Amino acid sequence: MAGTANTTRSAGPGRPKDMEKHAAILSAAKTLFGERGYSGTSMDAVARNASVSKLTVYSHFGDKDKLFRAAVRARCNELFPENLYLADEGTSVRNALLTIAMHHARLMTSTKTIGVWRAISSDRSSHGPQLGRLLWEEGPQRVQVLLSDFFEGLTHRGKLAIDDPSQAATQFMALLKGDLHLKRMLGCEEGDCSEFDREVELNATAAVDMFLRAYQPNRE
Amino acid sequence: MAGTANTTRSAGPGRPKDMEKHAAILSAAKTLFGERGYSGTSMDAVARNASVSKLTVYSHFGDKDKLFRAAVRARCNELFPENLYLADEGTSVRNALLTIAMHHARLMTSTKTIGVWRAISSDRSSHGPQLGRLLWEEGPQRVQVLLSDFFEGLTHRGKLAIDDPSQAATQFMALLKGDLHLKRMLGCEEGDCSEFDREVELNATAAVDMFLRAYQPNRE
DNA sequence: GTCTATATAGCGATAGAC
DNA sequence: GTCTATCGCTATATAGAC
Repeated sequence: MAGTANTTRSAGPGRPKDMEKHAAILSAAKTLFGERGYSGTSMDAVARNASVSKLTVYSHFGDKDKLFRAAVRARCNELFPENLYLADEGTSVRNALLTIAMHHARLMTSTKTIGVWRAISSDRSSHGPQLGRLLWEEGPQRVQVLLSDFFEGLTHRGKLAIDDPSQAATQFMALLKGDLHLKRMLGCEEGDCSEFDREVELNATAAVDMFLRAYQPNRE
Repeated sequence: MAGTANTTRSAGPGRPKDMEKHAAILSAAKTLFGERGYSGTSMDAVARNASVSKLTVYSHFGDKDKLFRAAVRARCNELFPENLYLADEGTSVRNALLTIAMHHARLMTSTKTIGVWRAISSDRSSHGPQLGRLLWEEGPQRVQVLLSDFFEGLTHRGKLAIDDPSQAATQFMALLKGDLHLKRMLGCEEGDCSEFDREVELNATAAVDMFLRAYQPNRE
């Protein structure tokens, strides 16, 4: 596999052959940085994993820090595609919350997402706190705002009784994470075993139930 | 400071002089590993930060991995001292929960705790997943069990209405973390500014309120 | 037991050949 | 544009002096 370097040189003036290797390097960088962190990932390992030479990596991305940021940005654009379709008028509140919960629970505990958090939280001496803040604002912050607006709308329509929608959104996401997020961050659970997936779904259901018990309007 | 190496050789047969330097090395290791991770921390940096030579570090701890594990274990024994005194009969449930909430919210978002999680979650190629599992079982797992028993007792006494105490304990801890834990892990908030402490307390109060709205017995 | 000086290996980044 | 071979630097770990 990946042995015969079939370079399809098809009518390219300047550099029409980069894309394959560019994608291969980026894919290897996303995987390795997510698994081993910044300091734990060497440029040789990236090049070897992408089946290209090390200078090709430096040719496409000028620096290790540039490669790291490119890999992080690529993972973010890949992971947060705004797939959350809120405010479905036809279904019940509980079903709407369950849909969102399942989606985000799986997203937050996925190997790729955990890899991004792990890469950013590890040794921040290299790239500074700017990247962490950027990642926070691009990822959970946006989801939190969307959820907050969703809850505010439901409250105005009498479906929920929430005083502070922003705070409730944070609580909802925290309940979805539960202990599964930290367990994955620490590496207690390996791979994508079906047992863990089942645990994620059960936790998401319990989160919705508890959230509704606290914020459904038919009390007080 | 720490310039005059006052070696108090007082009636020691084998090695009565280690303790000071042992503690200094361990302290430096705890700080540096927590700040810069495993790969980001060099043995030279540890030795220099402890004001000892590098060979002294290797003499006390045989290996970098041994030093890392020793530092992690020391931090755990320092951070989880079983200071949570549950089941106070005299006070109200809300006050009891608030006491626990404040204590654990501050503990979970402290610089030292975050440093341990960060060190373990970063590049786990070196020390494998065993350390992460051990840390999980020694830390949050024990707290979760204690909280679960606490909630079960309150339910039997009619103070709370909880079907699954273990799940409720996980939810309570998740609410306490909120988004502050991840924000600290990513490095968005620096140092121990009072503004962040205020935010931690507000979040803990909100967590207790929401928890009580979901699990107080006077409904249904 | 502790320090200065050093061996060995790996990393990031580059020069020259094709 | 890409690869092989290499420089400069740093890191882990160790040998010998006090």
